[in-house]
Amino acid sequence: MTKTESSSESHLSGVALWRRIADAIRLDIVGGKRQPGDRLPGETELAERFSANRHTVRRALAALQAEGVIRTEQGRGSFVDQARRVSYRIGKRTRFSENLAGQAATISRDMLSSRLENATASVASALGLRAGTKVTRLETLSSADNRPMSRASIWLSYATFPDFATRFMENPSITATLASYGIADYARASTRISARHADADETATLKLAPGAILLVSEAVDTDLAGKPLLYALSRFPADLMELVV
Amino acid sequence: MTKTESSSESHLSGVALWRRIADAIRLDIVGGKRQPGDRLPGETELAERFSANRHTVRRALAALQAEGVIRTEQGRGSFVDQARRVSYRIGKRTRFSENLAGQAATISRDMLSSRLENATASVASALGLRAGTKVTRLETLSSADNRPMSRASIWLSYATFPDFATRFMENPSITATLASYGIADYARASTRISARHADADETATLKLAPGAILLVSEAVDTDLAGKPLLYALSRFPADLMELVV
DNA sequence: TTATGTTGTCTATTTTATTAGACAAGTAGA
DNA sequence: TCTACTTGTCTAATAAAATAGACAACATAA
Repeated sequence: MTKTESSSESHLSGVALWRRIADAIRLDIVGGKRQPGDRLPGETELAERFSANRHTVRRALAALQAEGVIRTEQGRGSFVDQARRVSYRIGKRTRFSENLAGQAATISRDMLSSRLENATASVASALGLRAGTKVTRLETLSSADNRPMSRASIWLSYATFPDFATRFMENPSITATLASYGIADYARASTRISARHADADETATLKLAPGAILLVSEAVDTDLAGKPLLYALSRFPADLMELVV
Repeated sequence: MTKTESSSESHLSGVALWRRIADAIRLDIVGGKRQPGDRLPGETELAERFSANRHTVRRALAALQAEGVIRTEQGRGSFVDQARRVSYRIGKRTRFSENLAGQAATISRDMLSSRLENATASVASALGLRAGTKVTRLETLSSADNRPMSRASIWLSYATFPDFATRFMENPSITATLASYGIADYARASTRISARHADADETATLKLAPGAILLVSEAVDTDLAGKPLLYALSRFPADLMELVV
């Protein structure tokens, strides 16, 4: 409900009007301006506010309902279902499960797949290896209260951590698996944060609406001596999470 | 060039196919996969790769050319113009001008406007004030090499910093203006990072293509004793910048 | 010059997005 | 029950996105 844009400029945007309306309403909800249980303005009023037809507003509301952000009841109105964004803390010691403790009842991390591959230039430079070195690549999906919250790709040197994937599969925790190699502690060396639209695969695994925005974090964790242990590329739905430094 | 999406699902997305194609190509460029000067594949090949019509690809390329990301020459092809993203470092000591030094030749910060207003709940809690307290609000635009890179809204307690706006206008540097009040040094207490689409105003002042994605940083700077000095809400074009923690 | 591959431009058609209006069906309070 | 307001559903018309095909204009190398 933050912006009102005339439909005459829609052809410049490449983003459908109903989606811009849905984005604006969702922004107020995940930003905390509207609390769960609150009733949204009526469809006619929203149509006026966005200078759009009521049918266009209805399409936006239908999309938000499909996302689980609101719930619409005939004769009564639309009501906010989803709470505001949860925070993911980034610091020297960044641990996924510790991080969301207190903000969700159940937290889980699943391994989607793993494979052995040759390090690309970016992976090699992050891990301090030569390009082409054998590395283990893990694909994981993390959830809070059964809602997918993070899709990560993780690379580790195969020579340093042989068999990492099978150990991780038994107990899908990075901290625990590293401990099994004698790494008692590790620290976050650097984090690069960017944002972009989700692709088809990410839309599916994270159960997002097409066109959703992701926060992308590229991080390197090192041992206490500063030697790179792993390189992680994590994608967070921007509507569900914010990163706190 | 990362994803290939069938056009049959476009009606679910709310984002036009030509814009999804433009986003994919731009992502490869700002991500460093394509260097300035590189030639893109021909329109016919791109059309095949994205399962789209050549006219649709042409519209995507036209949009990228209007953004200044590529340049198209008849009979020759399309060539990458823009370099990869620049990095904005976030840490205990975060200073805009120091941060981009070395990545751009000229760096400037302009004040767009200032006004006195009553603190909203979120501003008040960030600055440790009571809601409704008088605060100065600055709207600034920062550029590197004459390219707008950051649009920020900054709030400070009016009682603590009377006249801040006029002092800032004379020398538009936060560090320098705080120094004029006897604040020799200050530190970043917290930063919250999220992402969303740009609204109409941001699209205009940051000279972005409609529908562009912004990285949003909400930060509180404090004096060395930990007392909040200012609250800043900065928006960075996600295609031009990445945040490094 | 010629052959080939590239981008530029035109017309036409189909599909989707958006608008417009009318009325049914549900809710809540007087 | 009655009234006023809400969401749900239908038909229809217009605007924009996307596809399809043909050919012109330009660049490059043989």
